[in-house]
Amino acid sequence: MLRVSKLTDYATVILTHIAHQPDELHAASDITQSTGVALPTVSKVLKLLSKANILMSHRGVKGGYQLAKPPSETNVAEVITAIEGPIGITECTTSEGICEQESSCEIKGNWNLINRAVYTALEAVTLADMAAPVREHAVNVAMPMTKEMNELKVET
Amino acid sequence: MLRVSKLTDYATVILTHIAHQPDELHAASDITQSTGVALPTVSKVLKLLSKANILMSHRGVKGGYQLAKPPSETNVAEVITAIEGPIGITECTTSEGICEQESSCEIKGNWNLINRAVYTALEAVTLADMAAPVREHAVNVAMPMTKEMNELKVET
DNA sequence: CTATATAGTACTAAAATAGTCCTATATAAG
DNA sequence: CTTATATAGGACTATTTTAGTACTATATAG
Repeated sequence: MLRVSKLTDYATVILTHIAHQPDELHAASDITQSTGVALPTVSKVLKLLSKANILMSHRGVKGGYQLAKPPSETNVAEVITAIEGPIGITECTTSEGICEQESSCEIKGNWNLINRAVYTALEAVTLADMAAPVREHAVNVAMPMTKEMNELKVET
Repeated sequence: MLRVSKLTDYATVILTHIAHQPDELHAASDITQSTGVALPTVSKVLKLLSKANILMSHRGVKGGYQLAKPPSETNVAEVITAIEGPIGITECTTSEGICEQESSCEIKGNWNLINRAVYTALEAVTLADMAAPVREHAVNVAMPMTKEMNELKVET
């Protein structure tokens, strides 16, 4: 497993759709039609994204949603966080004090490193990459990853 | 979120414990005492790991479990897979035909790349790394990651 | 033969996720 | 100023997944 929730998956589909016309306003009903995701679900996702400042909303007649920032400035890690809350591979990564063994845990530090590596991979992919065909962003994934990982080496 | 299950977390704790004495047999009851994880849970985890050939089991009096391979030859991705099944960030990564939009999905390829990047990060960390203090394996995470990511670039 | 330990399987309980619905509020247009 | 339309926010329900338990079968050291 190690899976992103369905809502997050929808979120990326919806955001990718919006990213194709970043300057237009997209109403929830329009997005339902273009993406095939049920309206109440679309609506829920849009609200969450808007709350996280990934989308801007406009109320009233002819209202709708648009990107709050250029596609290249929103990454997948942000989207996941907006829908699911803080990314943490293990429980103790996001919330301390839950695990009884925490104080004596020998491997916590190692999980933190793994978590960081995963986060970096997700952070490296932006909406612009998602909207573009596959081959484009393989490079983008590779480059920042390498740099980040080397910082990790120094850090510890 | 994007979280590994508690059972997987227990699995790493248990495996790390066993990895410290790779040549001894460890009974489920011993492991309960050393790790603080409840016996039925320990038992369940051990069975799953043994089924996945990460552990070897010996039945009967003085039976127990030991590592099937040297600590450096079992990685975190294998452990996750043993407990939770195939790693896939999105549903369509592990099982095809579930998503109705699959044929027209524009971003499937991008999710596959992200998934691969995450998998590589997990694959790079072995039990030997988990058993060692933190600073050791930061290097191990960094190195194979870089190489793998560059292969991705070529591949697409 | 017997005590002990794993193997396998089925079941129950709890928690997280997904999805729905309803009411309030903002705004463009007549 | 009124109305139709669209988002905001929250509460609620159903479903699915995960965690944990229990029981029976099988292997083995002494």
